[in-house]
Amino acid sequence: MPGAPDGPTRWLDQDEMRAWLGLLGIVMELPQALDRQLRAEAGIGHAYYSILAVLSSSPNQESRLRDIAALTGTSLSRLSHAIDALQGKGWVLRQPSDDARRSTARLTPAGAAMLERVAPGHVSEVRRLVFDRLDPQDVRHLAEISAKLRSAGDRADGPPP
Amino acid sequence: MPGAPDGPTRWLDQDEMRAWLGLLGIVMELPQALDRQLRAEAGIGHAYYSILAVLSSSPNQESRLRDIAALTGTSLSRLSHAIDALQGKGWVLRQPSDDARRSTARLTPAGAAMLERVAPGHVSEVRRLVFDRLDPQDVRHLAEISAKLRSAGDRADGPPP
DNA sequence: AATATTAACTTGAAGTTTCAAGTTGCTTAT
DNA sequence: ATAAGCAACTTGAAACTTCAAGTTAATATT
Repeated sequence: MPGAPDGPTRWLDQDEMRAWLGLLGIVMELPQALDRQLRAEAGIGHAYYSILAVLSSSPNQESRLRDIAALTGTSLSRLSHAIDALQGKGWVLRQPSDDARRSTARLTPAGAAMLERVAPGHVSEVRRLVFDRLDPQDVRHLAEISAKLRSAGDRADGPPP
Repeated sequence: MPGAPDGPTRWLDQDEMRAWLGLLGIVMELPQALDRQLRAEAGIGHAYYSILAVLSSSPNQESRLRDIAALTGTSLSRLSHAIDALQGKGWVLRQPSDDARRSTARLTPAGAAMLERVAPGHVSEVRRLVFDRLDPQDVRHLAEISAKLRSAGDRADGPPP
């Protein structure tokens, strides 16, 4: 009995429904907006951009795939495909990992250069879409709420109990 | 000069960064969690589910594609492909629109039946992921914030200036 | 009354993500 | 020391989304 709640279904009340539709709106439209801007500037979407951003602030501009996956919230499979694509563009390189089994990804100079080029535009887009519309209180509330929702879904690849 | 901000880049401060990373986390993980549950119960993701949900609460269980697109926040192209798929599953039917050019989509009895079957599980998942973790104040804040962010990105298909 | 424009889609190809099924090289227990 | 088990990926196919380029029918222009 997978999805059946115990008692009779408790539907969303009016306040909850307003919040839910609002949240859904954000969750559908924000990524699209970010993707549009980045794709116009850099030719990649936000998911790929995040990968580069993570690498860029990693110790040696490099990191193990598992770690990137954890930080960006994607599955290893998705990451692996993404690294293929980014490598094709010359922005990332796979490296036969120093430590153990399998590889590490490293940001190339070209990748770092392109990040430097588009980061300012990206930040200003984030301001335009989000922070220009919120006052400091909203920002605090948003941080609190998102902390409470964190780890909402359990991993896509993660271990089954 | 597409993405270049006017002055020197104004990066995110610490509070903004916390809120931004939190928001990104939500925006990446919530859809995945919703998709997983719905795909297990119904064999479709949340985007497709929303289409059926919109139809189900429309006047004649039917609606013009443009209206569905507006309500679900997707492009017409995406919708058109989605309707193909949903029609293939027997949950939706295209109808040569009564009024003007092109079609309307209508929920089939099978579609309505499956919605009734999975809706309770879906709502309880939404509670588990979101509302069980928030108090009434958070819910109000969330509604306020999402209202402020609304219409953040301008349409994907929309008219260029 | 032609013609141009626009709105509402449809279509196909290319790119991205998911899912299931491999590999491969550490660990750990036997 | 050897076999099981596991962790960290890789791979390929199918599903989904985006993008650019059509259609087609209403509407507005001349």
